[in-house]
Amino acid sequence: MSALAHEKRLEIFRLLVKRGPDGFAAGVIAEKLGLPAATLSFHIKELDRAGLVAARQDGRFIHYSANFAVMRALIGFLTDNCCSLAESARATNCSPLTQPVRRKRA
Amino acid sequence: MSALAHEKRLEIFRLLVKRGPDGFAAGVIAEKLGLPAATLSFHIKELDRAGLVAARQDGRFIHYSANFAVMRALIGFLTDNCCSLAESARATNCSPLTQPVRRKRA
DNA sequence: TTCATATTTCCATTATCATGGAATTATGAA
DNA sequence: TTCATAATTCCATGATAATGGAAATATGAA
Repeated sequence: MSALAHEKRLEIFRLLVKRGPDGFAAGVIAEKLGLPAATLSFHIKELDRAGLVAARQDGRFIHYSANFAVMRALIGFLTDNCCSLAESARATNCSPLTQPVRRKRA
Repeated sequence: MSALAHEKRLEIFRLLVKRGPDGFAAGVIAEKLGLPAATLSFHIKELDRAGLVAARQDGRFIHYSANFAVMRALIGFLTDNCCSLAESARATNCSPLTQPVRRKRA
């Protein structure tokens, strides 16, 4: 949850989401965002610990890509906490995004 | 985005979501979560800055309640960043929670 | 091997956040 | 007013996170 709290990490993650499954090599991310290699490595490790990105070795390069499943789980968690738990909030302006969301649908 | 990163703040927010529109007085929240008044005040101010809670004065009490609109905006933001932006991710396991979500539906 | 490059780890420094007692402010009651 | 209480602000202290150069590690190329 806190992995996306840092602005740089959010930038990294958004970049990878836009990129799709191929991902970017660490150095490319660092260059695109103007980060020193060590700093990028630090942040991407945080994202990795949170399971938000996946690493794939490709020769000397390590490609990082966004993990959509974990992202959806996070969204589901927030959705649950916004709507499903709020018994007394049913009558308020807390309408679900679309349908009521069950926890961790397959 | 980072306001919910802190565990105590997430607890506070969840408590308020479950409570609904009436909210709880600051002291009640502090007591329920076992937090000193100053600490609670610090965290709830963060939530307030993020727009995640609303404050309503009631005599000497200040009632805090969850702001569902901002919560939904946050979920919408995450949903957009998971699915809508990812052109190349369409073919991956990134399926929207239900229907494609348009930004900030009324 | 040797070299070049990609990435990470190390680590000292800095910055930011969190904590909570005490003082302060704000409000209603007596 | 005066008092009691709710809540915030102040502030010193401690904890955690971020930064990035330099060194170490890893991998493929020559």
